[in-house]
Amino acid sequence: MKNILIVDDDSELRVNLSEILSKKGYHTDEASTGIEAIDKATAKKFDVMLLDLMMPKMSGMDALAEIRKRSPGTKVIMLTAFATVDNAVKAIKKGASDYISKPFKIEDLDAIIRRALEESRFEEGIKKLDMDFTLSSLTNSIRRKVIKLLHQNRGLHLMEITKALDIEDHTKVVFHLKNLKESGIIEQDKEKSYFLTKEGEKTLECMKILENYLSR
Amino acid sequence: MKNILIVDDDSELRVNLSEILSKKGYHTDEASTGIEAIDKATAKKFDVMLLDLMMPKMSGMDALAEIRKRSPGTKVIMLTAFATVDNAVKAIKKGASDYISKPFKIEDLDAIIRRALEESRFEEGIKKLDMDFTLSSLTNSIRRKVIKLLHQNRGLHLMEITKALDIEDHTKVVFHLKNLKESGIIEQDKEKSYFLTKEGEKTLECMKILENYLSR
DNA sequence: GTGTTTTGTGAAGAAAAATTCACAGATCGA
DNA sequence: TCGATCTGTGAATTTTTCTTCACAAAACAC
Repeated sequence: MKNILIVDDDSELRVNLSEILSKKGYHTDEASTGIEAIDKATAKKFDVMLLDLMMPKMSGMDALAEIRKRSPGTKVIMLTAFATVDNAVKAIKKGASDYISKPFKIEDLDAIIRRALEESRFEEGIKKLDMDFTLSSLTNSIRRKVIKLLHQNRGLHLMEITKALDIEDHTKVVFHLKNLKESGIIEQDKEKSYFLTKEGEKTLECMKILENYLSR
Repeated sequence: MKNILIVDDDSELRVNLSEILSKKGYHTDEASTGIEAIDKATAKKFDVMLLDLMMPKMSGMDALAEIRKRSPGTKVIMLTAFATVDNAVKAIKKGASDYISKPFKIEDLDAIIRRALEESRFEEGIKKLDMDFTLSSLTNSIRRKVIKLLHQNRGLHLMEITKALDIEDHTKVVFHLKNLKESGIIEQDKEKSYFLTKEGEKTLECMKILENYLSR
């Protein structure tokens, strides 16, 4: 069950929200100040925190900064009675997941919570298998070159690839082609010429993104 | 001199803005559509892009996504005639640096541009990463987990990491930590606790990009 | 101090990845 | 048909990567 911490100085709102979210299947806790929120979040792992922007003593914005530092895994959704673009921009840049103005429809809030949970699920890294496969294709520089080559000229024969890469032993190329074939990155037509699959194009795209990112 | 690309379908605004910013000491270019912006940004490196949200054909939001992918170094500031909290949240989450509504005072825009440049100056300090190095760090799933872990909680000790990853033999973890240290992805302070370097954060960013891409 | 936990080293071995080589069927051009 | 080239297999070997283990200094707990 997912843990949600509700942080607001308005106790009525806290209790109401708590009840509604419990019915929706979440486990909820409450805090009435920024300090209390920080303490509770430090002591226990929350998946999501609903954080009021306007609170006496410590503002929600300051609390947000501290919480992002101490509990980076917790997704923070900001609540506010007076939504402004400026504050929204600031909050998101400080690491909030979303920003919703009070009063809100409970369905809207629920949708936002779901989205935040989706993000954290994503960050946990469920897509490990694909990742391993793709990365192990990309780690080898010969394979990277093959992928690029086949993207540039679709449908090359073994010896054409071998010569293009300036490799003496063609069986070395065969080894990597086999590897790429097994990963579903390339295929062969009946004329024995190799070409990228859809997956292959996607892998190439990954490579480009990485190169782009790394070359800065 | 810093390069700024002004993207808006309103040519009057482009010309005005271009003139004002030139006087302020920036070098400016113009684009009237999202497609043109993407092309220009791909061809030449811009430090900052001013991107209108509402444009015919490709929306600024879609252009933003594409530009973040292709030119991750360029800071994007969104302009819009109708500022809404929702759009601001969306834009910032997609990687925009800021969000300003038209009409704006030129001093405000200048302040925002300066802030964006400040951000990129900070990011410039990061060393370029080598593809082979980065990929070989990422291929191993233990190392990937360590990177994620150290991103979430900055400054962990050996045994904390070992327990968090649920590994019996701590020397196995030592092996991978050493590897990461040699690649410049993590460092250790005098209290022996490990944390990500700037390059490490960047590597994590790569990982996220890949995951993001692969999970679609 | 004395035992315990933490943080590591370095060597040995296992496992995985990559290379090299001997060989062979298929195909192509004459 | 005959030699040459292309395409590939499978086994042996090397190289790289990862794991395991024995051991030890340093910090910490009592």
